[in-house]
Amino acid sequence: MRILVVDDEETMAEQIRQVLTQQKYTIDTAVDGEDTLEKIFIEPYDLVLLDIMLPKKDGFGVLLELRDEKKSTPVLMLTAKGAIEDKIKGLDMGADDYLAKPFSMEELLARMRALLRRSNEPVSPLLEFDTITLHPAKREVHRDGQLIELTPKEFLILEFLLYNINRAISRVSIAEQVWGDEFDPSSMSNSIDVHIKNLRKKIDDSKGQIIRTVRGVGYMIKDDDK
Amino acid sequence: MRILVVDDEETMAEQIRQVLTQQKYTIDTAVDGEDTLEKIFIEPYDLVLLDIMLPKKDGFGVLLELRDEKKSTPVLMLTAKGAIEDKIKGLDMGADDYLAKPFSMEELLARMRALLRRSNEPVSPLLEFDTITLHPAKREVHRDGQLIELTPKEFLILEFLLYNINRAISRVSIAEQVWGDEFDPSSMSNSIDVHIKNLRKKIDDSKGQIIRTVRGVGYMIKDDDK
DNA sequence: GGCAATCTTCACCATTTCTTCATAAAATGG
DNA sequence: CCATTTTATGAAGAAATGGTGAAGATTGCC
Repeated sequence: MRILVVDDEETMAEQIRQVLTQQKYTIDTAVDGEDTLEKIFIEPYDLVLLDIMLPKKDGFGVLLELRDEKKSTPVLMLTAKGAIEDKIKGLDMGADDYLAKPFSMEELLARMRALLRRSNEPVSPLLEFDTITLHPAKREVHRDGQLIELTPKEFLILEFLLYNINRAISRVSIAEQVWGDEFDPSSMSNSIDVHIKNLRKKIDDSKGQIIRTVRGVGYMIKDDDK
Repeated sequence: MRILVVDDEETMAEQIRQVLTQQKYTIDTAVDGEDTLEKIFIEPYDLVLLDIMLPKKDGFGVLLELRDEKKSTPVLMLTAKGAIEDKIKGLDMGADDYLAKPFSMEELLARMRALLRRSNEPVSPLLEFDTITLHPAKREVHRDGQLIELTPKEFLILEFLLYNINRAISRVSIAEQVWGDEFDPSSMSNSIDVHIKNLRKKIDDSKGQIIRTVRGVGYMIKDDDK
């Protein structure tokens, strides 16, 4: 779990960092508002602990911009002010929870857990074609609701083809996508062809061919209706 | 929006009722724990405002039963106690937020809005699968109500897998989550595998395998019914 | 310091998965 | 219809992967 801790008071930031590290969270820190936004846009965090009083751009500013950009990263606001107005402002602006300083580390952890639990939506996209469905997150493929067991390479190839329905995909593309770094164009004889063969054996339903050959290029999954 | 207001102090309940009605919420009230549960099971609410101190069955009891029954209605706890322990207890048991009395109506409204905004996300007080339950706060795992002793690493791995039910989790993800900073991809031979082996020995019940291997990826806890 | 619990490493095995290769089959263009 | 190029296929050996027991390393604690 990646947590971004934003606080310009070094003592506080360091204290939080220690506790969270001990709890096995992965921590990044930011010291002002602009820094915070930059970091969030560069890579995703599972949670942001956001102090309100910050240099450059305060916590509310950060929050506003975040929500304007439709980022839904959970935000737990920290503030020393303690004024009710702050709480309201924070929550209405899209903070997910609020914690007044001073707080106990235990309480911080409890709230973090509550937030992380909540944000953990099992929304997994689904690739479909004909009677075939592929769940990337579950690493599962079904045909007519029936689970089909694929090997890792087969799965990756099918996933790639399904991402590119109606597009002819070259062997080189497949290789780059599936083999990544350890792809060496000089070696690798006809490995892809063999995987395709095996894939077809598993997923091609009796009626028609799902994976088609594009002579001189590679393969493709095509939707005839279009 | 249907709101259930649970408070045995009539003045408070009436005050809340007035404000919420004015805000165009639809209000129901309950005066004790049993009454509350009955009402929730009869028809769904979008939010429950739950006082902790109640006749018949207190707020915690209500909450526990609710979450046991897998009801995910958002709950905003109200409490006069104000002790930090209460806050933690409430949040870890599956309350979504809490508010210490006395509070201003404005603050109540703000928190309600925040909760309603993110509602319809299931909030589980504890992580469950099959006959296994894991309490993040208590650091306890039970199988069939029986306490199972896990080592720290085992606990963290299981917790992570339970947070990600129906998702294939890579070894790298597990390592990042469980080992955090001191995770070094180059070292760490097959430590994860060994922990998984030991975990399985402890939690896998005779019938079936709880932690499954996803070859080429990592591990996953899967719910077959979906 | 020594003990016990926990964690990590290592070696080995069983399997699965991947690649290679030789050959067959199919498509293409004249 | 033939020659050539491209793809399909079966089989076998190579490589990778995961499970496991046990030994050593590390940690925290008395």
